[in-house]
Amino acid sequence: MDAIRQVLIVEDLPDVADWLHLQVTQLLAPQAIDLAVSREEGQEKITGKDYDLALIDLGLPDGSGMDLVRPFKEKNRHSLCVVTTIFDDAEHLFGSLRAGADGYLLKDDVESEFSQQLSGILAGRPPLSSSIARKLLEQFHPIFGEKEVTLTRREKDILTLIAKGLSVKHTAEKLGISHYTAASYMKDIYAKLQVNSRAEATLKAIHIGLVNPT
Amino acid sequence: MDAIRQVLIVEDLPDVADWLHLQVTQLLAPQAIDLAVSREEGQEKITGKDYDLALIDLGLPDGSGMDLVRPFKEKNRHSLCVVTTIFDDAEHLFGSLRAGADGYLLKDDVESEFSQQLSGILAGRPPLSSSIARKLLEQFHPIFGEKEVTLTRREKDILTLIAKGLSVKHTAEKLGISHYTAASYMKDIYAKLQVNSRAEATLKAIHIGLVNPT
DNA sequence: AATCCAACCCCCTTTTTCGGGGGGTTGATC
DNA sequence: GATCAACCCCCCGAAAAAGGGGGTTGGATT
Repeated sequence: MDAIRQVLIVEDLPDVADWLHLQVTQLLAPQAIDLAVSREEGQEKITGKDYDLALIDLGLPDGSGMDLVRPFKEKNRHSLCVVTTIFDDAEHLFGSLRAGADGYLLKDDVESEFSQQLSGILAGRPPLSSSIARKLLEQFHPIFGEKEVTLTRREKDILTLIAKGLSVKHTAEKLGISHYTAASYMKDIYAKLQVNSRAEATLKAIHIGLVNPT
Repeated sequence: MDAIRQVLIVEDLPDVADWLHLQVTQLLAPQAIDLAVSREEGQEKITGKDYDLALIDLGLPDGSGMDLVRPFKEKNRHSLCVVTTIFDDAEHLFGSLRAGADGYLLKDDVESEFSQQLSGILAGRPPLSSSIARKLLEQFHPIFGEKEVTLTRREKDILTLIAKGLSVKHTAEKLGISHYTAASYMKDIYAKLQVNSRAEATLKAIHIGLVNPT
């Protein structure tokens, strides 16, 4: 990671802003720290100047800081955009990540934890609060109650292609089998996965890890 | 996090096993550490005894340690299963996570990094190497090249339900509109998303964040 | 030897979807 | 008061999917 020179903090509460300012100064020693106290001011600062790091609060008086993440990353692809918030729920987290956030820190972490994560930036470590990292991992974990579905090699082949959007006919052609056969496999797959639409089958395929939604 | 009492290390290379043993002893001070040098021995140990923590190598002589993750977690739901490997690729990572891994450490990290992550377990922090955490985040990041697709509120409503597996008719009923209308929206959605199957539309819906593949 | 399973193939009917058309109403912005 | 986006409704025909049915073969297990 390059040195952090220009930092933007978007935070409406003065006390918290001060505290963040202090943390950043102590841990990252940047050349300058700008402060924005609203979504709109944040947008202006982002447009007007390039930053190496942004700390963005989500609960702003005139909207969500989430809306700033994408513009920031679009303008400064290789800078870091870290969400600093008290929202510990999946919606805010994954919304921010989908917008392009490079880190997610909870402001009600103990200070040592927060500091450690923030300073880890210099070593190229994405800043993530413990509970956030756990949520991230959980996203991939299997549901253990579920009886494991075992598809045969061929069934997986078919489902993989179907989930990617191919028709049964094209799938059959690609695998060099009759479309009757492919359709037959689809029946088995539907039965095994307990679904009755391509959409559901696709969800399952992703869940099993046959295709990635990228 | 409770104290770590019983630890299992699955690692075929004696040198590495020794090193891991040392790390665990120093950082977590457990009551006992068991060692398995193969997939099969790992399976036996898992079956025979309960552990609070498992460190599992992936590249074992008689198979992949990945196959041990799920059995371990199934037996000991609240213990931690950490993959320790040199494989820094998405396939091994996400495969392990889908199996239920609670952490993923690269053995070729610098020792201080490895130690820090390992000891973080006591504080309830999931052990993740930097590059692994980045991969995790990247999984959710948008593709910035892509022109942002803007679906209308109604289009999102329809797509959300369709992606969950509902038919057009059911979707229409649920939203209290004619099935003609719903079908009409679907056409617009297909055009906007540049897809031509439910499967693809579902992938996009996940990508956009309308539904989660859980 | 019997049985199981995966993998493969074929046929049929009904329903749904896909991709074209054609309309129309609101409500905000200009 | 025109224009636009969002919303809503209708119809058609070709294609595909859903969900039944019926099989053969070869390898592994028992």
